[in-house]
Amino acid sequence: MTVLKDVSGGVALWRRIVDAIRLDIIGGKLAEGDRLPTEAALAERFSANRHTVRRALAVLADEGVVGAEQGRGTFVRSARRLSYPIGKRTRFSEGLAGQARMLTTQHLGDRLENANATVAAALGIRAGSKVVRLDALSSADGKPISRATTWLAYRRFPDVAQRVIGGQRMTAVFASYGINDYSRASTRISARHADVEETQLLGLAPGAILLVSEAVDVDSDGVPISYALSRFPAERMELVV
Amino acid sequence: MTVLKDVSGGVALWRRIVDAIRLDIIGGKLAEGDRLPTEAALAERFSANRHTVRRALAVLADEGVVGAEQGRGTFVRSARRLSYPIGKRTRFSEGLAGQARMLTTQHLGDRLENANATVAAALGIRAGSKVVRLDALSSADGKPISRATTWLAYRRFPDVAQRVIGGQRMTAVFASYGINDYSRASTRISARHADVEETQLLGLAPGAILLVSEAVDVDSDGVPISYALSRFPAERMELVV
DNA sequence: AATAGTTGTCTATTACATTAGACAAATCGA
DNA sequence: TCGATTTGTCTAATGTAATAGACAACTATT
Repeated sequence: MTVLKDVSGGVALWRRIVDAIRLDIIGGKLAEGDRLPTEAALAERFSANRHTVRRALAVLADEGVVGAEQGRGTFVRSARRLSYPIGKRTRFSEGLAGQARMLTTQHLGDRLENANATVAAALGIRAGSKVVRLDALSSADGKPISRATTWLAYRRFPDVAQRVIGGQRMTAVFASYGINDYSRASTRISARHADVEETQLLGLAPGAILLVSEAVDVDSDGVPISYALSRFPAERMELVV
Repeated sequence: MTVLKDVSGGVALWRRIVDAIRLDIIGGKLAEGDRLPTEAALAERFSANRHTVRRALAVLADEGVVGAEQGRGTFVRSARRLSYPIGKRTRFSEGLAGQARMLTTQHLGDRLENANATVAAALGIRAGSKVVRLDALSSADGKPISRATTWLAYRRFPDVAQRVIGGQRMTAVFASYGINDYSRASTRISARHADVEETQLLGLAPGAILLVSEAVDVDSDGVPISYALSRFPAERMELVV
């Protein structure tokens, strides 16, 4: 069991306690139904005041991760984190099938943009070329699990936005352009704090950590067809290569 | 350009400004040598006071990311983040070759443990079996870039600790056990805040974000040979699949 | 029924984060 | 050289984080 404290670094102690306890739960040190150490014991472990621990527990209770029962103790309610597989043939919905009952993807908007240097390099086109940008939010069992922005070359996929709004999966949309197979060329993974927009859309506590993946898909000739920037809440998701 | 603010979520505003500006720099919106917006402009962008922005800039200056010059402005000093490739044939030192002048790995310690459920499952052995645990810290050009813990079955690699202390790379150590080829079976990636020990070892500001990778390597027969838990500072590293 | 152990609530105090304003010091161009 | 722009420093006020202690409410065991 790790001990925190020392200096804050701009992250409040109650917040670090939240992260530490959630890590114990997700990491399997505490199983569903287990009783947590008493507030007094946790306060000692984290060299914090009992009130500070209570604030952390209140956050976890709010998230549904733990539940307190007066006189008895505080118990682990739900311990699961989804795994998102990444590989040559990554398909969003297939990968999560079986891990959640209901998977939904909500179209947030689309627009025509001029490719910036990053997007242009990923898609192998000139900077400034027209690209279609799609914004989407995916949820599993009602809880948001990813906020994705996808760019595609306008020249090749001029009306991709309409087809996506039609409710089709990307696999089907690509097929409608005659692309019956595609694969993952590269995935870059980083991590950072969520900003306010992401916090709201993903239903996170401000200051939550995101796993950020930048993925390029290519058709069977190796030509890039899409560049996707996906943001996953680190507390609900992990990526498996 | 993203705007932050709203509620804190336990992460101080100056800290979120640090993360946001660093992201702009690493993400290429600001190149090395570029002048940042003035403190007044940044204060407006983040809906913060100039003093709060100054605190954030002081942290970035301390990290060597930016430098302020009275009367002139604040400039980007160093913008690079290392990329760590992950794939079937992941080799630590090869992957980073060319990105840093000097790569060192420091052995922090080793001990005999009884495998817990996680380690046992990864190595395909019984929980409670004896395993050798190795702790190491890797640095590029003097800056720590990963803190790794590796477990190997004691039965198969009884004196692996001595051989590692001898200064050999894992590739050579495995070869000394007759394993001339091995590959990566799976990699799980998550993210969280650093705890105090990690903060100190990796030379990070408290509250820094870590990319956590759990990797299982297998020999040519597909038998697991090692389970490695590596922690990378998200501000200095990204993972590329 | 009594008691020990646990969570729930209240008040008070101290340290840190943030805002606010004013002015000094350095740089650059007109 | 002047004036506008920018970073550096100081003082002060306010709100949130964290500590501290006391006691109520509830649970389980003896």
